[in-house]
Amino acid sequence: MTTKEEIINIADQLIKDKGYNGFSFKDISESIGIKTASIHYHFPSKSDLGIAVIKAQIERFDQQREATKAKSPKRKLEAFFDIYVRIKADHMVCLVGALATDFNTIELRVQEELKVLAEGVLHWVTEILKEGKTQKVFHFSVAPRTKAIMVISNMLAIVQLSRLTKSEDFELVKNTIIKELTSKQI
Amino acid sequence: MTTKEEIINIADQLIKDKGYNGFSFKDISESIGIKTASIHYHFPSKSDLGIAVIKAQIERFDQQREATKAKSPKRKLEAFFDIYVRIKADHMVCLVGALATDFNTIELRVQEELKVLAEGVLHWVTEILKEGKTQKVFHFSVAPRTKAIMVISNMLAIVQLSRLTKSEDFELVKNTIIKELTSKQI
DNA sequence: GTCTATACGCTGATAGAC
DNA sequence: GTCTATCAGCGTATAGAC
Repeated sequence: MTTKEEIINIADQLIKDKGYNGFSFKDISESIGIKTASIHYHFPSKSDLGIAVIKAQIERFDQQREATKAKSPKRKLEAFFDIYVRIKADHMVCLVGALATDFNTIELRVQEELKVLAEGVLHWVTEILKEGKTQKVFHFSVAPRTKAIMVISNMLAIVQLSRLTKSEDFELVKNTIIKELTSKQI
Repeated sequence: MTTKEEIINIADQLIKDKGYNGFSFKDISESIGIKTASIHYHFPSKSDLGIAVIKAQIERFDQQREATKAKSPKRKLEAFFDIYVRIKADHMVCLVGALATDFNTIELRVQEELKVLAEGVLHWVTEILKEGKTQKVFHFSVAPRTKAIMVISNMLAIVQLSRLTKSEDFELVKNTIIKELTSKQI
């Protein structure tokens, strides 16, 4: 792994742990043993780093989507959920949620990249649900895009909310979504 | 309104707009025309102010709960949703969500107060859903507390997510929750 | 690429006058 | 209660040596 990639990875972890305005170059510096000035060689500004983190996340989503291409809708949805399972295991929140709360403090170009990420996730989940409905393994009466927003919302929020209630609430919500999606008859 | 209350109100708005680590005493200073040193007279530290903001929110929830005591479950749920409607109208996020993403950067005593707020909201919505189920106006198959978490999660997240997708997605989610809760038959 | 040195505004916070 | 003055530390960022 190059230093550049290492910086992106640590920044990604830090944002998900403490929020965009809660982490600093010093945190990265201490974490990977490099001076803060050196970070600026790879990323001129914090916004540049933020954009790189978001782009890396978009890439990871694309990889997951590609890797599960031939699998069943249920498996695809599980792949999406697994991303949140890993986040929850580290007591973190997802990148979209973390940056959405700090949205009004980030530069326009970071905001725009974040929107690209959000649209990408929404499109992916919408396609999964659409396919599942066609194959009659998922059952829901609203539009696929609407249902996708509901599912993403639940996952995005439960990693945040279960920091305050119980960790087990994460599994509870995850299982309830799957249950309602696969066993509902309207 | 006293200066103390004024500070709490502005801080509340700022947290919901820019996040806990995204606002400063200077922001408050400029907003209400008082020097930053004067804020420290009312609140020795930022944590003290944070706790006061959370406590004020708890009080507002209690007032809403009390004010809608005799109304129907549907009206009670609408009262809960209205809080989010007002937040969305200002392009903000809710206090719980904003502070949950910054959770690992706030002092223990602020974390504890935040947990009290979250438990309070969860208890309120759980009671509303329970009552609605007994009266057969709400229909759901999972435990009331679980359904409450799902509803709160959806609202908490959609104010965040709709900053990135479309503002209309807020209404979409709100209406879908009501629809699924009132028309579902399992 | 990474370092040292440095700039400089902002941050939360305190002391003491009014 | 609010002010002025002041603080030390942190924030991102730059210049230039190695």
